[in-house]
Amino acid sequence: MSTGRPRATSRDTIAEAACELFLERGFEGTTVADITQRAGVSRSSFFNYFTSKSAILWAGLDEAISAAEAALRAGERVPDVLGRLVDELVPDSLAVGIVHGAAMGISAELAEERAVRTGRLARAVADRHAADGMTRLAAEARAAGEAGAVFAAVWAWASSGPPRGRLGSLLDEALRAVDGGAVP
Amino acid sequence: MSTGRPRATSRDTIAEAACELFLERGFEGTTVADITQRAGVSRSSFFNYFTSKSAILWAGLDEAISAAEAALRAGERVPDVLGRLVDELVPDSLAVGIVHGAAMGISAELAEERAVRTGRLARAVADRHAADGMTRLAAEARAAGEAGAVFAAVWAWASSGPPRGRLGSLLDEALRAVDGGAVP
DNA sequence: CTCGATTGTTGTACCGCGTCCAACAATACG
DNA sequence: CGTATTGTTGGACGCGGTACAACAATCGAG
Repeated sequence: MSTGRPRATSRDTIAEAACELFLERGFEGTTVADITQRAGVSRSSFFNYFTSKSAILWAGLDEAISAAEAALRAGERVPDVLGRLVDELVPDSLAVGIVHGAAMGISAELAEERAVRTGRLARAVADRHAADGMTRLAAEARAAGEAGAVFAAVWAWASSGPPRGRLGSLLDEALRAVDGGAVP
Repeated sequence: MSTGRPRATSRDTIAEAACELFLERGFEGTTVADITQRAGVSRSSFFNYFTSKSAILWAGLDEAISAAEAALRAGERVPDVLGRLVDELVPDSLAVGIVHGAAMGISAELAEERAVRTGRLARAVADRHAADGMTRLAAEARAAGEAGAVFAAVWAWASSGPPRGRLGSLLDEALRAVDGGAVP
């Protein structure tokens, strides 16, 4: 199982150095070279641990989304998948980014990345709805609301200082808001 | 009003050359240098006409979204703004991209850009809802659904070959789907 | 201990997007 | 005529990301 040269660093080491720098100089103001220099590794090595600079913040959530995509493709029901998504979520570095977003000067950058993830999740949900017989139009519209509810809940959760409530109940509230527009 | 050197090219000239190349080699397979070469201008000039390569496709929609943002900030009601957004929309190059998305090999690229725009619109809508007294959580969730409905309608409209129906009625249908999930 | 096989690390070269800037060209106006 | 204004161009640069070949450190087999 363990042959070959042992790793000289770790994702956490790099992520830690990166988050420090993000708080000091902002996200855009920090280059990959800066990160690797502080972490004490070469720039090449960085890409052995993260596929991109933004992946430092989003790796955890991206994994959870991938799992949700797979579950949806496998035919699981939408509410169940979304519930599990937020339950299994470990926001790690991302929570730091959300909370200090303004300080890190990445509110805009963060909003954009959030939108991309919302879109990814929405697409998977929409495919599920469509497979269940919904119109493509209706499926995409509803999916956008449901995916948006997930991220609204995650953001609200991260933004509220500890002790934080259950993420699951925030999600329920958000999902009710999507439906309940006509019935306030 | 008109002093100084006259323009030697136009946005349309560049956009036309670009769309040709997108169809030939795909979006990612086309570099800015390729575009300017075919259009007969320098690479520097490109950025006097478009802020980025993707702006070629999205300029029209981005303008419409900016107008919607302003209207929302000015206090206009959400349904009115969304209705006007799709009414005033001239999809121009974007429609080409949507229709030939697969051929251009930009389905993924297109989905991502779409998500970013959906997020931008959703944010503006959410701010409006929040200003109207909604919880931040509820405002973001509902806004995501409404913004998603807009884009679902635009995509459905572009994807359906001519003669296309009214975009406005597609939007209404999509918005009903957001609400009506519980009442099919 | 030595020899591969395997895995991690590093430097370097490269590409494309986007920014910046200084030089130059073409028009209108006084 | 100059002169101000606006457009065009080329070049240099920084950054993110990819590709790859060279090198280092470990393990197991003989």
